[in-house]
This record gives sequence, structure tokens and C-alpha cells, in this order.
Amino acid sequence: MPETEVRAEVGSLQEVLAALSDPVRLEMVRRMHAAGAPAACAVLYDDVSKSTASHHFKILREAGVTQRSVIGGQTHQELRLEDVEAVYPGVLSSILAAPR
Amino acid sequence: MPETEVRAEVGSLQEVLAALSDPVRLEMVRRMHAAGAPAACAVLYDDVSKSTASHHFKILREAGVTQRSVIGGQTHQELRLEDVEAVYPGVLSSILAAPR
DNA sequence: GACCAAGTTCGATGATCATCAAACCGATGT
DNA sequence: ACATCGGTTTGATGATCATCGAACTTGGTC
Repeated sequence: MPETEVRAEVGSLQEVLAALSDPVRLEMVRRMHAAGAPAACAVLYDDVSKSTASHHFKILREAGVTQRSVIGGQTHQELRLEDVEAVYPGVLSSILAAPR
Repeated sequence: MPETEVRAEVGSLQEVLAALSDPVRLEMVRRMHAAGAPAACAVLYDDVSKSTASHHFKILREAGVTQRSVIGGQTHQELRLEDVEAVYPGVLSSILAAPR
């Protein structure tokens, strides 16, 4: 059964923007959005090590942009688009809609 | 007579987000937006030195978020809201609309 | 139980960046 | 001409941060 973690608050606008200002993290967020469902960590990045990826996941989670859920023992990352939109309407959705 | 500088391209989304992810710069942008017109540099910040402020202005300009214009010999900074919106619709406006 | 795959944490390294003071520059006013 | 005010540039310093490898953990598999 999918086991989602305790709901955290969305961070400050500053935190959210800082989280999205790194190219590796923005790409991760784009892939999560494209997936539209909890995605296994490994499919969310290329070109960086596991430890670096884990570090970026943590920053995204702490900003409240994503959350972790465990599905069948595997860790997945999921975009919290609705939650972020509720606090900062339009911010994340417009970033996701922006041209590459 | 107001003398605006050559129009620069708006930078990458990454550059724009990075420019806005610094608290000092976001505050500058908010004040420019509140002013709604070219604003003298000095009214756009507190708590940092002139040189630091000048550094932040440069980063905002290079990201294409602001431009410089000279009015009666005085340097002014002006938000390029329409230009940024044209390239990344909703991004800057939603950030400006976000709660403090 | 031994093994393996997937993630996380730790510690260290290098790069980037925010910050300041001081020197510099351009325009205005005396 | 000189002083002054507003802003920029330079150079340096300290902090933050992205990155990695290695060690550790947890869950599934044989």
C-alpha cells in the first residue's frame, strides 16, 4: 500500500524559488510533473550521483515542493503542485508551463 | 529627458529564478513594482552597502528582469514586467502577487 | 542467512556568491 | 575649478552550496 509521509508546510516563497533555481532540481520537478504520479528517484535525473540527487530531493522536500512516499518498499518522489498553488497561486504552474 | 538603455533579451528561466531567489533582490523587485515607474536606486534597499546593492542591480539586469534608465543624470531602475511576462507568462506576476 | 538494489547520510573538496571598503567616475551645483 | 552626491568597479573575505565517494540502512530475493 502506498504510504505517504506526514504533510509538511510549504516553505517560504524564498525557499521555493531557491529550490527551483537550480537546474538539476528544476529538471527533477519537470519530470515529476510529466509523470503525474509518484516517480521512482532514479528516473528523475541524469548526470549526477545518487548522493547528489538525494541531496536535491531533500532541498525540494524541505521547500515543500515535493514529498516522499514509499510504494512497495521503493521510495518515490511526488510533486505537491496543488499544495504549492494553494499558497502561491500561479507560481509553480507558470514555471512548469514556461518554455524549456 | 528620460534616456533608456538598449533593450536586452530576457534571460533563461533559470537566470530569472536565480535572480529572484535572493531576498535582497526580491525586495528590490517588489519595491520597483510598487513604484510602478523608474525608481532611484537608493529607495530600493536597506541594510546593505551601496556596492552590494549595485551588484544586485547588475544581476537583475543581466537576468532581464530590470533595466536601467537615466533621468536627469540620476540612475533609475525599472521593472521589465511586460517583457518578462511575454517570455514566461505568469511567472513574475504570480511571484509579485504572492503573500509576503 | 547471504545477497543485492535503491536511497540516505557523512565528510570532504571546490566553486559560487553575497558582502564590504576603497577607489573611481559622471553629473550637478557653488 | 572644486566639491559633492549617486552609482559603479575592483579586490578581498567568508559563507553557502553543489558535488562526489564511501559507509550505512532498508526491503526484497535467492
